[in-house]
Amino acid sequence: MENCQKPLHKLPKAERLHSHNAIQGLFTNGKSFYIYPFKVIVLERLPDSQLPEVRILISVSKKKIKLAVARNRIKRLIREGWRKHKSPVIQQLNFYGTHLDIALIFTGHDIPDFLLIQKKINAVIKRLLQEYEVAD
RNA sequence: AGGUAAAUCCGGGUAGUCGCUGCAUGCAAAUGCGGAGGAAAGUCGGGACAGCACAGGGCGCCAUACUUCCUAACGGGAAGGGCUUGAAGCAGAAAUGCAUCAGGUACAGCAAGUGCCACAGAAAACAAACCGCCCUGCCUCAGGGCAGGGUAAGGGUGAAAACGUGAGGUAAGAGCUCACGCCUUGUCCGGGCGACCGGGCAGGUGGGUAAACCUUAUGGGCUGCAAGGCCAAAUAUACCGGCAAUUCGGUUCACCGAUCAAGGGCUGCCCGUCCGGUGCCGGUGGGUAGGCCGCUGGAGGCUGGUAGCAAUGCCAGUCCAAGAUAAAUGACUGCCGGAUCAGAAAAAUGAGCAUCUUCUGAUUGCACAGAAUCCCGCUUACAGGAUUUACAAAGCU
RNA sequence: GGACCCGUAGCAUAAUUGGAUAGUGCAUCUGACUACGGAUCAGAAGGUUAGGGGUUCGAAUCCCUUCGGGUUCA
Repeated sequence: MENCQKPLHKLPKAERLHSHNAIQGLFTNGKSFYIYPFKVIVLERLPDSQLPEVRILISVSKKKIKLAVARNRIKRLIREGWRKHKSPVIQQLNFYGTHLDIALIFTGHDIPDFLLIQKKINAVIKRLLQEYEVAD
């Protein structure tokens, strides 16, 4: 546990979803569920040694949040929350041998507290773990 | 002390842990250094830069519009001029003028032409007579009426009524004449680089509107970093080469030649109709996903000197200060600072409250806001703080 | 990031080249009709013409500026 603790809290660019095609594929083929204030879209992929176990896309709508400063802050908070709490998902995916693309779409109307974000991201992660236990 | 307004500047700091991003070093792991703003915003002007177009000229279209200067350029800035609003003052019978202070000003030309000026009003611009005023003629006992003419002083209308005030003049009136004054055209003299100012002479076509068409002057080619350039997977396609297949011809019967879109069958021809026009490999071309360049050292910052009223220029020294791309510059915690609230103490005062200073406690991450090719400006948003200038004046009971 | 367009009652849509009370339909409210409701009839209310400033005697219209919404360009 202690050995793998350190690298798990990083979030390099490879673990962020930024390819236009991959995003299109995620939105057209992915399954979605909703835990306020997140809409979550998930797509299973075949394992590929070039790509990481899970890729994350964080989105905050310009329609919901007008100010660029507020959007940036929300995205940073969500990213921070995911970075801190993502390790169980990766462990499980390694165990079952599948990979995932995930989109976290924020649908609230104002800047949330960091504690709330952490709580909700944990809820999302719990749901993900359940889904993929059942699936296998 | 403090208040209000304007201008300029700042607009949280620090330590730790965990991250993101660029560069450097390193085989790697990693380490070191750098990492949002005054508006990064709006995209309103102007450039740099890039591509396309381009003999030269005219028309058209768009923009700008007091002067001089600054600037790479601008619809920006500085200084100045005119006009205008308000205040109190002086001169004058009044119109109006003078100087002062505080603002505002898209401020070329309606005296080049055209258009428009609703409703009201007689009339909204080569004039014009509704009421009124005056003259003449006729009718009538009279009051008065009718007809012709003169008249823009008065009434009324309107945002605006043919320059204003006073006097003369006249039947009544009128810039009809005169005095003073405003506006304006031409010209001369003086001052100023100039806008313009002061004065003289001769005039007058004397309503507004050009953010109405327009005229004059000046400027402008168009499009924008998603510009533009380079590399380039997969798939499809065009061309070239090879092989195979197809079709046709020749014959020594398994070979040769031709053919890659001609064509072939029903039929000899036309019409009609049917069939066929391929597959694999390699290369080339444009070119998609994706990547790289453009991409940050520049009309650059800071300090000092110097010219100028100033905007700003010049000189010297010194520094290098983000470069992301589904888009980095963050999260958490502690301490300091700030803000708000509560309490206490002290000072000024005759006393209390408010204010201010200090201390204690609580609350609050704490103004507006996030680079996207880069600059200059404008506009808009902004908690709080600092400095300077100007103003009023020592709060309430 | 660049370029461009639009904004009128709750909704939709007019207002000729600036001209006076900003019109119309649906919806809303009140009354009549009806046992009640609908439909119908009569009447009323509802507008900072997106906000602010300017030009003009006069602005929904012209000009500047701010805000909101939308379109488009690889």
